[in-house]
Amino acid sequence: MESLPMHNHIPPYRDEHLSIDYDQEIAALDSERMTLTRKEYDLLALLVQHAGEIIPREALLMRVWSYGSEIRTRTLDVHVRRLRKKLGGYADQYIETIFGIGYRFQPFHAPRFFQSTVGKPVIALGA
Amino acid sequence: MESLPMHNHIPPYRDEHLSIDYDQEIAALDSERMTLTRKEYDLLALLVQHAGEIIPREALLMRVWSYGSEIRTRTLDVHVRRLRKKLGGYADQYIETIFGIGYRFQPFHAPRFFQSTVGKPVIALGA
DNA sequence: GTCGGTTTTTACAAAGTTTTTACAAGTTCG
DNA sequence: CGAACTTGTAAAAACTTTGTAAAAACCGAC
Repeated sequence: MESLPMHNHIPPYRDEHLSIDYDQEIAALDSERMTLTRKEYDLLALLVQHAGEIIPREALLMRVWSYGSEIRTRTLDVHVRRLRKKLGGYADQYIETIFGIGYRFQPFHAPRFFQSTVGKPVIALGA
Repeated sequence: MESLPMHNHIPPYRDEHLSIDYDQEIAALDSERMTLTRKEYDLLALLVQHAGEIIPREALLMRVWSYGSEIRTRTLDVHVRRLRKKLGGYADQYIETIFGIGYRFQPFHAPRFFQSTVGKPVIALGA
């Protein structure tokens, strides 16, 4: 009867506190719906879809903002900050800063030994 | 599948305050019949028939006005406003604005989040 | 053609979102 | 330590979308 814009189905994410339904574009933290702006959602979705992987700043700027590598901006940092704020106390658990490279989302109970980037995947996110 | 629909009967909508009989094209608020113009009714009916789903502006303009995506108009906003006015105090409960995307009708006691059930909940973006 | 109601446009106002700015704080490595 | 560089942050600016009132345009019935 009706067809509203459909994306290809990506299985929802869920851990102890956070869940994301990519089809409906809903994120919920401890069963409360998060109200995210578009950019905030896009950023979170990209990070979570690559949970455990480091995503370089450049890749984030490219994918979420369609910025080329020549653009200098702090908007990514600002958005990460706002996302962290909305993730409340779990923020540091979830969104890691990889100094000099980018960010990484970690599922809630991800085993974390020490912060080393050695041997961890740094993904490229081809166009 | 189903039997071939000659007249497709759409089951009436009803919640604590609002009811709509699609066959007779009658809407009632707290048992009082609402006097809606054609466009107002079409808009309300479309929204209510997709209760819980976000309907993008474009889809509304396409379905109710037969406008293509190139047309720039504020008539949708004006109609939403008039609908809200006729929904009285329940307006904000019923018709949500999803910033940058469109509108969503929520049944009166709508569950707020997607949880276990496969319902038809929706986005959180905007607002 | 005129009337009464409906719909659309116009022209801003208001609200929401994103980006920039300017600097503080943190990290790396000599 | 300290210079060079990266990230964090608050606040302002810039930008975008939605809300609203009023006027204009439209339309069918008389």
